[in-house]
Amino acid sequence: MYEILKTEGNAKRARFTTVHGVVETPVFMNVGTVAAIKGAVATKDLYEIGTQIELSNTYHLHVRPGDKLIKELGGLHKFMNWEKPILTDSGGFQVFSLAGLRKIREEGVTFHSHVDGRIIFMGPEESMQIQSNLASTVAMAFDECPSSVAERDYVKQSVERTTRWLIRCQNEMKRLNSLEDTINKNQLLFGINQGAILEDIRIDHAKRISEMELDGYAVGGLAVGETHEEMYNILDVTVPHLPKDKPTYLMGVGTPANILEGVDRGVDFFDCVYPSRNGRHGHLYTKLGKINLFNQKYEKDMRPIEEGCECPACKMYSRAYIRHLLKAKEMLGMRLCVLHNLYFYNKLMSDIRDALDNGNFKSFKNSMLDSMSSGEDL
RNA sequence: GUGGAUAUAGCGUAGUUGGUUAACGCGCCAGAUUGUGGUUCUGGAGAUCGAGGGUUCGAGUCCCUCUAUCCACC
Repeated sequence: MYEILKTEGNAKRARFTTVHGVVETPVFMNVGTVAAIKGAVATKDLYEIGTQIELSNTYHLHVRPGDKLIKELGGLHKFMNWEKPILTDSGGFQVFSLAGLRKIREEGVTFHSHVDGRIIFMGPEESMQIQSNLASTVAMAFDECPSSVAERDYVKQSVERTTRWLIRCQNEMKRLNSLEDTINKNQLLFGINQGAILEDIRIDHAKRISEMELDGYAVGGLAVGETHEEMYNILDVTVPHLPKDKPTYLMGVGTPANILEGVDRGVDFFDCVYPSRNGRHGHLYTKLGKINLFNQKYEKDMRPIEEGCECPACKMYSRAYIRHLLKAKEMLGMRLCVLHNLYFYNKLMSDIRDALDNGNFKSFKNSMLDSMSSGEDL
């Protein structure tokens, strides 16, 4: 169930209730592709840093350890001991990101496994079956993510195929949810809007999938090489054509600034590898901008990563120490950085929700954008 | 002591029969990374080529002396 609690302009403050609990939106989903947040982050840590919902990946878990194994062990929640909601990405993005290892046809996509090279076929039905086996809270539709610089003709036929795939996903999901031995019979399905940066294709597709009764709607295929302005423009023209009474999810985005702009355009779900990947590389987010802890200037810096931050890293350790850990390739260094970044993102979302509750999102957004680009005292 | 080998950036190495600005890996200093292959990529700084002398239009490359290090043998 999705209920809008408050709006400010196009921005929505909402509550999404699932069989695995409530998600307050706008929310950032913490990315754990292979059923783990990279950087030695444990379930206990996730509760401590305010994680509401985690994201995992169909393709990666299918390849290893296998969705049938996970089903046999009771589903993803039990397997990784995480009770709160999980959204699984469909494997569609891997069609794009692992391009070169794949062949796309009407029935689906043939991959070469990046792990052992074996041939894997995945179409809409297979993706739904795998996600049903994983028993995630939300399954994503199996789509194709065409390049933002793809030819118009290609994008058009790709998007049409993605629509046909969505219908097959929905039918298969209904069938799977009615089966006796399905773990999560209430599994939800989100559709995905595509169309590169071509406004009319985006809009037509948004209208088309809005006619289908889906549990949520994602905007995919953005933040893949186009400019920020192009991305914001696509959101401006596309989101208004998606159902307002359903969750909106901007896939794979993004920077704190991208998220503030996304919320302002009506998005409630976000996910991005930035906080965890950048954390592993020592790039840390603060309200005053980003810092690279590998930089020599932090060698003797005994301040926490961010003054006043309540994350496990900032409460205990200095920049100088964490920098040393990173340079020595000690796992604790990565771990602390990832914890800080995820805490920062989760806190950012919580501050956004507070601002929406209080009706001052616009001013909050502007002051955050100013502050983060100031680079003051870093 | 005798014979042999080696000496090029912080470390490890390459460098044609002598020929412009001495190359590479690691490390160091920076930068990228948007539904994650703990990766990868891109820049940058850093060398009076062990020291001194000689041959030559020209020497990291050839010759002499010295120094240091390593190996073998008394």
